[in-house]
Amino acid sequence: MPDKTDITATPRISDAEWTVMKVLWERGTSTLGEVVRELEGRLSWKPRTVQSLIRRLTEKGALAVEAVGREFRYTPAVAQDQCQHEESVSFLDRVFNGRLTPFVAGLMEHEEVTKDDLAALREVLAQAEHKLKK
Amino acid sequence: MPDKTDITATPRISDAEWTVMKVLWERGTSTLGEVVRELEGRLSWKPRTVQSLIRRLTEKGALAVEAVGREFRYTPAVAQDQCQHEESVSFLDRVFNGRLTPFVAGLMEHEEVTKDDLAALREVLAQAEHKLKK
DNA sequence: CCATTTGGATTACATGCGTAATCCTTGGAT
DNA sequence: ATCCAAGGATTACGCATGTAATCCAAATGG
Repeated sequence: MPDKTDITATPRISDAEWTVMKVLWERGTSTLGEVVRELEGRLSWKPRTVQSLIRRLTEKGALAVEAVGREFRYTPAVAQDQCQHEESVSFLDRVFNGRLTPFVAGLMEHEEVTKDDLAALREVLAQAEHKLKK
Repeated sequence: MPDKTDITATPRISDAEWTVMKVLWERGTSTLGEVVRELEGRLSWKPRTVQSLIRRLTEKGALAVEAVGREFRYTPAVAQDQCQHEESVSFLDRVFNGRLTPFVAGLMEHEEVTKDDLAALREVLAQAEHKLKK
């Protein structure tokens, strides 16, 4: 029987690496140059910096590599929502002892939430309640 | 005029340091020994490890020190909810491009939320809506 | 054909972090 | 009076991270 604790394990992704992964998840697959051009303007990273991050992500198994001509194409090897979920749980544990409500309440108190957010949240809540009741 | 961007700046607190800060926030103020005894059982940190973390937190201004006899008492010098808020914003930016709703939705999908959570969230939502309308 | 650009491979390098160990002093237990 | 434990000060040490630079080969523009 496979180890339950490992089923969902994704590699640990650092701050800077998240920036790169988000580009790749959005584009599906990219070469180094594509990522560099996508990021320039937004960030002032040198191309070698992006390359380093991509290399580390490849080493830790977050990206798959495929040679295309003399270049490589990089493709996410881990699902975005899974990585997000693991980060979410670890963040909530670390900062809020795993409690979601104080987190949301804190954001609201600091006026970080718009009317639209509230509507969307209400919708999400309703669906969750529906699912629980079922 | 003070720099607006600095008004709310709190020191960056690492994973392990959060564990210590949470003890201090809860107890209000403590000596090294008190923190060590509070943590033993839960963690297998050596006393010197706790001391290192406390020292670093003091150096970065997260704790205030006061000599009491030949010992020190350590007291949080930053507010918990402020640190939590900064972590929250930086987490949301990094992982969810600042969007709260996908974060909450993700947790719900993974069944991470209980009935009680839902009720509490609903309450928080209602209050936020009330405040916005005002 | 030659210079420039691009990308891979290798190397760098300061900081921060997790996790202590050592050394020394002093107050308390025996 | 002595010895131990607790706590401060200093030091350690490997790994991760942010941020590249160097070196080299191939493709591309002129």
